[in-house]
Amino acid sequence: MRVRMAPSPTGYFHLGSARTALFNWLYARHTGGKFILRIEDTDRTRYMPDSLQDIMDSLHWLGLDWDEGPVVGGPYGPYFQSERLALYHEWAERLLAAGLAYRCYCTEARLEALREEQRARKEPIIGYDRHCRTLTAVQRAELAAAGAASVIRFAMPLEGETCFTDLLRKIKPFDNNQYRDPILVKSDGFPTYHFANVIDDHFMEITHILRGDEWLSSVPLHVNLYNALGWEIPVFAHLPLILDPGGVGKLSKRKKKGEGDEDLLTYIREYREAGYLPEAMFNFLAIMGWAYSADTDLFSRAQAIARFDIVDINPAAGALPLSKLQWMNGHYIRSLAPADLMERLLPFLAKTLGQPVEALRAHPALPVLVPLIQERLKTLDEAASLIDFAFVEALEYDPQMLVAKGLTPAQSLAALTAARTLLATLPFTEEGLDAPLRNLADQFGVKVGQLFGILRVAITGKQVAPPLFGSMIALGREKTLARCLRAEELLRSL
RNA sequence: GCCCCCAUCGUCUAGAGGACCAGGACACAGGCCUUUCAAGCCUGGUACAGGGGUUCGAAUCCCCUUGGGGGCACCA
Repeated sequence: MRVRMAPSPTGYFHLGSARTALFNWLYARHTGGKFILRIEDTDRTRYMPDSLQDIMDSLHWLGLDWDEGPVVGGPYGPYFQSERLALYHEWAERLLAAGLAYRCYCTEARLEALREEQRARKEPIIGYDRHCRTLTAVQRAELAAAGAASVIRFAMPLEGETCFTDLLRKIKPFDNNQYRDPILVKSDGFPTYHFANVIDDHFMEITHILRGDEWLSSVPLHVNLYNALGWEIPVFAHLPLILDPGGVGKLSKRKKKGEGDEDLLTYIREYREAGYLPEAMFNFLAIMGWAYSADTDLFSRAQAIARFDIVDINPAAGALPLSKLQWMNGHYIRSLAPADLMERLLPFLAKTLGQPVEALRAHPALPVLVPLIQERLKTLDEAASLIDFAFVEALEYDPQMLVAKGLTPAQSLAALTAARTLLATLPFTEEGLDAPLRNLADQFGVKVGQLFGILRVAITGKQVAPPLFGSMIALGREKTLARCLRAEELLRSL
């Protein structure tokens, strides 16, 4: 089995592309076949220099390694279409010679005007009128002699229908007259997708084409091309599109707002930057349109490889289940070894806290804090806001937060002072702090929650924070006492 | 507008004629636990789009309707 992922370097690697790549990769790994990466860089007007690197980085990040393609090479190269122009021209000439293709001299302006006219007249079929298909030899010679720019078009059959099969769907025959002669080679000499794709898939001996559903309606063109070229037709499987979270519209078509008020992330790099784990993304991508089993959503790469099969893919387009990704990412974060999590957190913390990675890695508070926030994280970028209190000199917070619910400022102050006095003598360990502080609350006639709440604000400046004792231990006795003192001042000023 | 694809809880899905008064997960609601927030555990509600067939029997097959999606470029 030979499958391929054929992105065009016109933008960053998209979530939907990643899912397509994943299914291709899974199929190759499941069958022991080859996964090929081919770069379809035939549109020099939309070319984006960064995007090749982004595509490769994203695939690497997801763990989708390719057996042939950029960097690794392979026996069917080159793997950039821009380096295969001679091959396309050779076959275009053959089609021309066989009368299966023809040169078209129509200008883009004429084509545009034609479509506009057709739309105005509400014609059912919009597209090229095959004006140049019937040019006489003399006319052609004149046009060529005048140096008129031309494209090469494929001469689609004028009647009849084209049948093909798809592994996931029941396809009705398509009427050939529904199609207008497509361009094979553009006037700049570059091939169009349809042409380059067919040629490359053939010469790279691709056996299965797994690609997005948006290609389904162009299959008849491809089939006719394969036939004209006399080549064997590969197996098709058109993957369901991922719709935006609301379930309306193709995800790639628009950048919409997500469930909350946040921007909907559409590129793999954005998910990486937002603190999603590659393990979680891999798993998440796989459950959109495919299921490991009837009662499991969580599975490893190896498990997915073992079970994956094209025919099990659900053909129905579906909305992007973002809340499931959140949950799944949290799950994978929780399953990490704390040291591993800390290492992954470092770049995120460095960025937000404005400190060098090395300094953070050596910081004694981090190994204490990381296990405490591990089960509280949905994404890695949330960590900083949970533990920043341990990395800043002074806390900023509303003094009113120091007044415990049900207590007066004076009562809160008294409790805090007593706690601070006690803290000065206690060993800074979980066991050392726990019982004495609870007893103190009892002695004072305040609820444990009230006392701990006051301390939490004094220590972290927040009402929601990691567990109190761990936070104090991470801070250290000296800073803990200083912050209590500062909080007492604030309470007195109320 | 024309052509094509698709259709199970709010969402992602399991289901390939009887094992389904439809299973799992997320989300949601309630409860437990609890120093906040989480996590964890328990409980709960909600779905076969509608209508016709075929069949002893249909979520599963066929048709129509409706709904959603995609395509109709010198973009891929």
